[in-house]
Amino acid sequence: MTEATRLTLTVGQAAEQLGVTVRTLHHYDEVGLLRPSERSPAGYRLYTPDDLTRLQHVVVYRRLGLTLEEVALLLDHPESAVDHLRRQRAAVVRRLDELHDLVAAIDRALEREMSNEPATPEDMKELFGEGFHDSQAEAEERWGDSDAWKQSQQRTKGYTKADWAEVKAESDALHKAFTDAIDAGEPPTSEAAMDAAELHRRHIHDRFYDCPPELHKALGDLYVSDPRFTASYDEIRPRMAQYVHEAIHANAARQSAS
Amino acid sequence: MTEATRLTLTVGQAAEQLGVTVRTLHHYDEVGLLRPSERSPAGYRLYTPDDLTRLQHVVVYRRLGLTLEEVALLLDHPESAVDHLRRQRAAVVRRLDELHDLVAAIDRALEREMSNEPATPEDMKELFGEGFHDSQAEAEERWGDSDAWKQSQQRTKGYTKADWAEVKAESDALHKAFTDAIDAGEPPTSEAAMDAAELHRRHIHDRFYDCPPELHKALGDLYVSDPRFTASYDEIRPRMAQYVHEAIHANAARQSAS
DNA sequence: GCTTGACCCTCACGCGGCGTGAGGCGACAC
DNA sequence: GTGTCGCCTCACGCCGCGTGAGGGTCAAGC
Repeated sequence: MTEATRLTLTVGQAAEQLGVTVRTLHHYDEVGLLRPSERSPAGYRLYTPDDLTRLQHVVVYRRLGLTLEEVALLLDHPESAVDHLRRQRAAVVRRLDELHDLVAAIDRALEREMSNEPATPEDMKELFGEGFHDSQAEAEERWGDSDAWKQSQQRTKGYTKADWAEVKAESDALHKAFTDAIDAGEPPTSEAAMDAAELHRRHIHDRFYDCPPELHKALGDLYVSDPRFTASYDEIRPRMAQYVHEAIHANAARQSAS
Repeated sequence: MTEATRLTLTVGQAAEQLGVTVRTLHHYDEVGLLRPSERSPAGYRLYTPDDLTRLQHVVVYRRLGLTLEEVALLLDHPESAVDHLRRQRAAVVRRLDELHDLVAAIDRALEREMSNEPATPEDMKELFGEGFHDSQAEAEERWGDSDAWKQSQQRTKGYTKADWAEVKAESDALHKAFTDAIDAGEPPTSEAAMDAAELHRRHIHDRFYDCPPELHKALGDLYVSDPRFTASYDEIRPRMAQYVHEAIHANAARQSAS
């Protein structure tokens, strides 16, 4: 036996050294990611120091979240390593953001559960934010048999172009009321924000359907739960949907308190 | 069409509403997590509003990272929701921490790659601190910039086959010195064992790098701390690594005492 | 030399959470 | 009647291994 031969390790030893299981090494051998360069006469896998070095790289890249295929690519084309790492970094950061949101969502879910309010679909959507298409159908599902929906359909049916222009003017005005409050650094619970919310409620009430504070709150919920509404508000100012949502709730609380 | 009919959705509709695939709904049906309460005469799945509500919950909990089994538990025992959510929160936060470390690790890897130093095992270990007992790398880390390492590299580079044959012969001889001592029942502190250790030291010293007793002791430590060396010695005689280790220390003590 | 026990080997199935066809009905528009 | 959908039920595939089953190998101790 030469010096080099004496330095080879069996699967179990190699596995222990790098903190993986024997099965994992078998698997890497199977898929060709890391085949030991030697075998004993009895067929035992023998890992040379070079094999171990490669294994080390494999383990590291795996920890970085790469798939085995990606690891193989990297090890066989080391020149593309930077690219890969960059992409991987971006992916991990995205995942981080997702998890942040997740924690926030779980916190909200916890609050709700603890206050014993059974989770309603709206609440769920609040958690959820994304992936809710077709809020129209949802609205119809929720309010399809309500007066509000029918009223709105009834009324707007008869609107003229001039009417719609007025509606748009009002809408713009109340958006401005909100953005002014936002730009002034006012919190959504401020007078200014609540006043804007009240304008909003009356706008709905006058133009579309009877909108008591309770219904208004449900509408506000929709602004954060339905991406279409969220997007349209957030196009005006970042996070404006959330702001409007909170202002509406604050306003509703103020109304009921008075 | 009756009211009820109008309110039920087919798989495709239900899937679209909640942003999942038809296959997913089939799967939930298969595993019993969410079976539609109705079927059309033709066998079509029909999802009622209640089904949709349940589905909504499922989707939300899935986004929170729960397994389907956990989701089922939660939906069927809502009282344990808080517990589940707490545990889930903890898990997510742990994962968050891991990802933070990961990003840091990737950044370091990137720096290294960009400065064109190919990632070495030592760097890898720096990234991952834990579970890395590769003593080869350790040796290099410890002695990588030392004269010993460079010397060894320098000298062995120029060795011919004949030289290596000599090295092997010497190596075999000193192994024999050790095994003779072992087989004779001599303790590692015996003269015979210490002489073998001294032979070993001179072998290293003459063939690889200047090896004073202090360095020799460090090498001896490696023989018990590094499974690869341990294994290679223990292949010759059981517990020989430990034996050699102790003999080396005894010899070093003898040298300094004299 | 024989057993014991710790390794090693090769199959080969299992898991979670679906994706992705294949092959065949049902519903509705033209 | 004839498309073109969408629906149905199998049923296999994927990743990264875990987890046996059934059997060889190897050094230690009797």
